Order: sequence, then C-alpha cells, then structure tokens
Amino acid sequence: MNTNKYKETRQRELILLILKGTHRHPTADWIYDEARKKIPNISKGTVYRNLAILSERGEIAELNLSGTITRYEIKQPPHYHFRCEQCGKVLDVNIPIAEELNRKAGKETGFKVTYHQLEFRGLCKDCQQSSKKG
Amino acid sequence: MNTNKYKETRQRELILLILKGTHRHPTADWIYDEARKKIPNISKGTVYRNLAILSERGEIAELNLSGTITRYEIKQPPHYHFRCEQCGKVLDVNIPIAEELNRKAGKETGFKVTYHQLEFRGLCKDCQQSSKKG
DNA sequence: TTAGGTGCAAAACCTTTGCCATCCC
DNA sequence: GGGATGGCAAAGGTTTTGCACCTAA
Repeated sequence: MNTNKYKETRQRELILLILKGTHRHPTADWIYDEARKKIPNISKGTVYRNLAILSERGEIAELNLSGTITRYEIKQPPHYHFRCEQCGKVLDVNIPIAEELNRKAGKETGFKVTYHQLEFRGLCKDCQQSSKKG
Repeated sequence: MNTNKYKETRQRELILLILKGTHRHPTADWIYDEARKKIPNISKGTVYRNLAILSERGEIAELNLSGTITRYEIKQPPHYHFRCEQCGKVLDVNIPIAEELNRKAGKETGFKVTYHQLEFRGLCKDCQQSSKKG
C-alpha cells in the first residue's frame, strides 16, 4: 500500500543517506551543511521539506524532546534518549521500554495513553572526564 | 550564600502569581497576555527575561518536552506529563517516578544519569469523547 | 547611589511558504 | 505532459538583545 505520490530525488536520497550514516541526532542545520558537501546549491527549504516528508512517510523520526531545536533520526523501534547537560550530545539508550508506565498513567488519568517519550539527563563520559580534570 | 542579586519587581511578582494561579502549562505568550491585564504596558522582553530569571532561581521550570514552544510551570517535585496528541493540552501525571530507570540507563551507558524527563502521549478525556462522536 | 530591571524595537533564530523553473514518472 | 520537487528569498513565529530611562534596596 505504498502511496506512490513521492518521487525519488537526489536531494531526498541524500538527506536519508546522511541520516543513515550518523549516530548523531542531528539538527536540520547540520544536515543542511552535510548535504551541501554533495549538492552545494541545495537549499534549506528543501532540507526542511524533505525532513517533513520523510517523517510523514515514517522513514525518520523527529526528536522534539527538550530544547527548541528539532532533531532527527532514522526510524527505529521505540527507545529512550540521553542528553548530556554539558555538551548537549544526544544518544540512544538501549534499555527496555517501561510499558507498565503507560498503564499506570492511563489508570491515574483516565486518558488513553498510547506511548511515552523519555529523555535521561546527566553527564556523558567525555564530560565526566573534563569535570574531573577541571 | 544567597546571591541576592535580584530585586523584587511588580512585573516579576505578577508573572510568578500568574503561574501559581493556573494549572495550565502556559507558553510565554499566554503569560504575556495575562500579565497585560494587570500591567498593560509590560513588554514581552520583560516576560521572557523574568521567566529565565525565575527558572534560574528554581522557582519555575521550563517544559521543553516536545513541541517547539517552551512552556512553563511552578516548580514542583519531579513529576511526569501527559500531552494530548489532538488538542495539545499538557497535564501533570501523578505516578511515582521510575527511579530505577536512571540506574538502568547509567549502567547501560556508563554515563552519570541524574534524572529523566518523561511525557506520555495519547488522547485526553475530552478528545476521546469527540473521537467517539466523530 | 547604583546595580539590576523595564519598555521598546530591532535583531537573531529556526522553520515555513510563495513563486516559478525544473525534474521525474 | 503534468504533478511533485527544488532553489531562492521573503515571511512567520518565538526568543534574545541593545539601549536609554527607571526603580528597588
């Protein structure tokens, strides 16, 4: 049931490739900079439009957790994130999703809770190092 | 060691009062509109500056969880939030914090995990109603 | 008295959009 | 061919900042 209303374009493929090739959770701006290395005259509008399309298609996910700048990642099974409070780095955390929290929250509120987003905060390895040194 | 570098001003007190008087998790803009009812010529810059100061002082908290617009609330013990995917409403969820997740995440990543932010998603009561009707 | 605060407006950001030429199917 | 897409630039929305005047302590 692929709704073939999309064409495959160099720009879109490049953006997807960039996201597949990084473990960062990059911002649109970073993706734009990377993309320009291959297609120098690609525009930011194109980057944003394609990120929106890829997100709608379900190929990538928007990470809106904390901070005002949206970050993106290749679509994966649900997982948690960690954000370093010092350097701002965002990383995946591979521990099981606490599904029971959804049930608890649903019972508490009477709402229909379908999922949750969670972001751990603290210091990453690098920043722990530099804290010790400092 | 109280760094008494702050003065108490009408504007700041009003903003705090507004936040104390609501269970919404309002945006800066909503706070600004409310504030103008009492101090008509208060400026947005003042609202933003005071929200930043109150946040720094620990009297209020910034809610950056998902969405690009920052929301604010009076500082409370740590708690989770629920955001309705239909109407965008944000509410507190009073279930215990899953502290063990911090430990799990710390063990998994080797990072120093100090806390986590969690937002449930789904449909609130009102929107469940309208879904049934629709 | 004076450091911090205010109002105003402009600037800075991030993101979206209009327009028209271009490209893919 | 024709609708989807791209590039460009302007517009939009949120937040920050510079500046001159003001005010709480």
